Amino acid sequence: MRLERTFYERNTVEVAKELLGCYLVHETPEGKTAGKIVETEAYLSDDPASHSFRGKTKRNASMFGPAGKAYVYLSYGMYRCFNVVTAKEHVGEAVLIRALEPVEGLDLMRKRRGISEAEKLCNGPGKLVIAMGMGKELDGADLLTGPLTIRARDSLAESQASPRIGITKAAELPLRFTLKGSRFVSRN
DNA sequence: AGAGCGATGGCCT
DNA sequence: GGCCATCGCTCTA
Repeated sequence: MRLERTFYERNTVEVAKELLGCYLVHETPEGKTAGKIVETEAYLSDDPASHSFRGKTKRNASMFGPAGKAYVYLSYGMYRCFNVVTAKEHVGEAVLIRALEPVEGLDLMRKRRGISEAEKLCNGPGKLVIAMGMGKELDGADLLTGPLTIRARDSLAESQASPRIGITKAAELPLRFTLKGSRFVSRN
């Protein structure tokens, strides 16, 4: 089952925790890939580390749109990162998807990534975007109706909170969530 | 295992 | 001009 709008349209930290164990699925002409979400980070509207902190711009416009859409941005000039937009429209909050456990389409992921080891296919936000074949055209895409979607988890997942990675502002806040014990997270 | 660093482009001051 | 919500290579141990 696809997650519904009401799932995303809630408190962003809750959504970040509950996305653990859910499945990110992308259907492309090349084939289908899917992975279990094992690592997320919450970015809030009053959060100096969030792209939305200084208000709406051309780049971050999707963050202010309706919940359940994608926010895809260019990072360090060469990688893209994928976020799920949360909270009410006009509130700039989102959840960064940082790592997946590959579940389906492993060979297609290997081809796209140029490596074979399953643990390294999707263990970082830039990596999983490449493995899943996601491009900038997905910025603003609706996860309820498009080729990119998230399916509900089949069982409750035990999460663990820790500080977010690769940021300098508000770096101490425990807004990173990992699936406890997973070998597919970006780091421990 | 861990530190250092270059690639590369959009956005902000 | 400087700063990044990154990655993978290289060097040192």
